[in-house]
Amino acid sequence: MQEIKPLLKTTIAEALNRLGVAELPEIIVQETPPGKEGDYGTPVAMGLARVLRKAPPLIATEIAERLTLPAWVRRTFVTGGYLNFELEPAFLAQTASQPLEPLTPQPGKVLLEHTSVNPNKELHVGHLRNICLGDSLARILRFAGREVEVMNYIDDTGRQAAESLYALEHFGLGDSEGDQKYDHFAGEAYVRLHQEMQDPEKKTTIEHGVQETLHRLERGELRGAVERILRAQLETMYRLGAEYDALVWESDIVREGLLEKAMQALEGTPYVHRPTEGKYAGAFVMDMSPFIPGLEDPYLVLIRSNGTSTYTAKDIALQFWKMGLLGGVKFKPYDTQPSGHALYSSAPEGQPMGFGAATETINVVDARQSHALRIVQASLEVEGRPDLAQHCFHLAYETVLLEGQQMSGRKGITVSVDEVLDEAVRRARAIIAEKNPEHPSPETAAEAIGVGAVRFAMIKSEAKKQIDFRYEQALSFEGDTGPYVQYAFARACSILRKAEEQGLGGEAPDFSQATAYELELAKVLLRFRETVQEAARAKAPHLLAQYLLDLAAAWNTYYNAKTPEGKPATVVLGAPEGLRGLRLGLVRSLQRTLQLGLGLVGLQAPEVM
RNA sequence: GCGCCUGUAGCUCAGUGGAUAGAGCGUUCGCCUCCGGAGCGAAAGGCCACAGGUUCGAGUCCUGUCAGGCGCGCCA
Repeated sequence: MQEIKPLLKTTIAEALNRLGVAELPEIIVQETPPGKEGDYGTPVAMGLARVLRKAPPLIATEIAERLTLPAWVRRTFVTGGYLNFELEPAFLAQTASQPLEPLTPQPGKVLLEHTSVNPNKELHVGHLRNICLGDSLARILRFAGREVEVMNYIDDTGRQAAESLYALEHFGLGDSEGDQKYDHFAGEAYVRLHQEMQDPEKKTTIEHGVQETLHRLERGELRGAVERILRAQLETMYRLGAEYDALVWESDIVREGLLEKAMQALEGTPYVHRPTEGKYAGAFVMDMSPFIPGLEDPYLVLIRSNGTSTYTAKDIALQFWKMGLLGGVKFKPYDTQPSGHALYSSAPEGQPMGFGAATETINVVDARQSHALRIVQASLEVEGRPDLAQHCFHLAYETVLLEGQQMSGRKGITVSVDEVLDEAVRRARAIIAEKNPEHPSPETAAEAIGVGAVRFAMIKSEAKKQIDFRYEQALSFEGDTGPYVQYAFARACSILRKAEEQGLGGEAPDFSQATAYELELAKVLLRFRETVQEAARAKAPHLLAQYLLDLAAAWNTYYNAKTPEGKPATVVLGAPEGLRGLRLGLVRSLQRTLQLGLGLVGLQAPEVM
């Protein structure tokens, strides 16, 4: 499937040269609006009106006269200031029927971090958006030719992990083997601990225990206990379709001395100090004012006066490692993920591997932490590497409300991802039982559809828009939803299956028989490639999700099209020979494109629903 | 106080400076003797928050105002 717009742009540029236009303007080629004549058009003449001191229609005509048209352009015409192109229908149909060529590999390596959930309780819907966004973006970037390394950061030395582990011990639950998923089990202990901390007397004891647990965590003594929670969380992530290349544990970053090395590196710059008096006496601080203007207080504490490091310091060390300023983390194989792809984990007993040292990083983190990430980015400038800072991207997403309310772990206003997925699959199962009782594998399909609905709901809007998670909306299977796209795919599969049964699979297409109905579908198909590239460039998976809705809608419209007399206009299998071959070819292309596109946003494509 | 983000149909949202601002949900009315009705068609519903500006052209860019969300610790 080649791209038509770039070819037209080149053709127009040549004509402009012949016209004597010295400085070529940006040439925009767009589809003509529905109902308008022609297939593609350009407004380039309007921008040239002032330079050439002529009326736009006249300029458009002069450009048209100097075009060296490819054989597949049937005619050009001027309307308003626009120069429009009408293409040979056979060419459009044929181009849209051809398989997509792979996109060209791009240099450099992207390190994309997402998920990074505290290993202390089950995932809730707030984590959903992060995982779906990050995983979809990774898939899109890879398809667009980027080398991508997906990393999930495990904060195993944080207070949250310590509280859960201490709670399990404190309540004597450490070794219990309930039938409950272990992350939920640990989460309940965590919540119970917080309830008990309401009591000031108990709080002192608990605080003591948590501190002690924190130290044991830092020494790496409780790794097994953390892993048990992590493994349970990974089940949920896998169920969502998310996979990773490497888990990086905070305790390993610290143990490998990356924190010290990062601080030493910064110490060599003029921007870090150890004040001996004043507010920051005894602390290790960094002056951010040259890099972030308008700060009230330019100083940022990296090491507290009591010797402990701040979160920012650890984040800076991690970022330095990601961009190759620090080495030394070792890895070992950790898991085989559902797709068969190996997952590695940092580990003291591991081997040096090629992770890290990326030319570009993407951190999928909610927008509330924009300031913190800005500081991490600026620390690269402090270190004298503005070139690296420039390739440090924060994919910021707004928070997820739950039925209009701000979520809160402590107040119990939250819903777990497992719970949401179970409910979605339950609903999908019920609909399959109702609509397709003969379904050959209802369980597999229900899983694909239920999970797909949730995942699609998480990525169909722009990341910077706050979204409200509502059951009725996120678990809907009608309208602008994942199952709508999946349904369009299943429908195409159904036709292709029947074609094979009837021995029509090899019928040759006669592209000259293409009708206006085919052309509408073909033009949407031809947008796929540029859409993926734009989604990758803008790091915006929602662009692809929106396109898939467009493509599915175009296909459904085509499928239901009727002649003015009300007769079916676009029957595939019952069409005359040649036209049938053409239609089968288009349906095959549509089916492939939907499958590919669904895969890029992390949805399965069930052949039967 | 300073900074970032958002404001488009009753609701939820699309909309690389270009042609008549589009979907879904909801409402009303139609469409399976056509390959899957989780679908399709039609109707109704818009001072694109407001005011200036830039431009041949602004929902889109700039400035200001208003409204909402979030951030600005030797917390994690």
